Amino acid sequence: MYKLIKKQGNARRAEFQTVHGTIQTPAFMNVGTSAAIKGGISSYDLKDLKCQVELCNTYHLHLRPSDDVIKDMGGLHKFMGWEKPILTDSGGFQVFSLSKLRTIKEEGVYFQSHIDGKKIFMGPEESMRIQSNLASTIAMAFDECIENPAPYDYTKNSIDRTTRWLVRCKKEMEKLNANPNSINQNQLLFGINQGSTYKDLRIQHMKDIANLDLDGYAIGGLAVGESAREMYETIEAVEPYMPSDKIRYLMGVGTPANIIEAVYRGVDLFDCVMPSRNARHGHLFTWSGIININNAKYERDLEPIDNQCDCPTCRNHSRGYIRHLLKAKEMLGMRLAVIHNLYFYNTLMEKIRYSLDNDTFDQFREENVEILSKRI
RNA sequence: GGGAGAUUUCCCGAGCGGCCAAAGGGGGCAGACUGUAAAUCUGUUGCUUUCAGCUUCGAUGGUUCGAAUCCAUCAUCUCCCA
Repeated sequence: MYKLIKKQGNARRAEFQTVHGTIQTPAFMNVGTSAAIKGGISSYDLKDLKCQVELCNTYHLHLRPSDDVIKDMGGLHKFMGWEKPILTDSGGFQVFSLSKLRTIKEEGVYFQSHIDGKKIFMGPEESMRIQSNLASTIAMAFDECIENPAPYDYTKNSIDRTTRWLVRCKKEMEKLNANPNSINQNQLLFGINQGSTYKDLRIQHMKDIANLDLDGYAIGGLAVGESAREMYETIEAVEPYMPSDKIRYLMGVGTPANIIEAVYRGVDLFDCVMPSRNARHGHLFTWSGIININNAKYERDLEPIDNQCDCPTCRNHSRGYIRHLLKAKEMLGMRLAVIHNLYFYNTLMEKIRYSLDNDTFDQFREENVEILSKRI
């Protein structure tokens, strides 16, 4: 349940109540695709990282270890040892990212497993059943994340199919939630808006799905190659058509600047692989800009990654040490780097919330958007 | 003491007369990464005044139009026989 606390312009400060606890928004979801955040981060670490929600993936967990196993293990929360909310992505992104290994049909998508080549079918019903077995807090509708650029006609056909799939998702979810064998009978369902960068299609699709009265609405299919400007314009175009009493989730976004700009345009929820993946590659976020800890200039640097940061990594270790660990491919290097970046992202959201609470968000945005994108 | 083999650019290692500033790894340097097929991928890695020139393949000297590649001597290392 979405409870608006405060607004500044289009930016919204709210709470989202779930059976696994309340999420303070705007919030960033920490991505643990295969029931783990890459880089050796455990659920107990996430508590120190101010993580509110973890995101896992339907397609990946279905392949391994399988949703049956996870259901028998008591659902994802027990499986991972994480009590707070979990959002599962539907597999719709894999329609995009694994495009070479799949065929789209009206009934759903035929994948060839990226692990062993096995043929896998996933349609709206399958995705909902898998997510019900995983027993996440929030299930995402099964959609097609359209590649960019995409022809207009293709996009039009695709969003209409995504709408039909959404209706099937909703129906299946209602069935599953009514089933006493379901671990989480209160599983929430979010719909996903598509339409590439065509504003008319985005709006049309948003209108089509808005009246389905879902638990939340996501904007998908962005940050897939279009410019930041196009992304912002797309959000601005659809935002007026998103139900204002429902949580809004911008999928897969983004850089700290992207997040601030999207909050400014009315988005509540984010997720992105960037803080964890980039951390593993030595690309670290600081309050003064972005550093690449692999650079030779940090070899003998005794300073923490960011002296304005009080994350476990910055409280204990120097740049020179982390650079060494990453260079030596010691797993501790990745772990420390990921801890820092996730803490940074979760702190960024905390600061955004704080600024909204204090009506200083516009100022926060002005002061930070540029600096956080700068490479130093 | 006698015999066989080796010595290549930061490292390992290919090359066996011109297409060699020299394959391929590794390492170094730098870049990319946005609902994670990503512990991945890309570029670069002798010097310079870079549509070219110069200096490199243990050392020196030779053969040749032309040598990392052939010959001689020396140096170092490895193995085998005494």
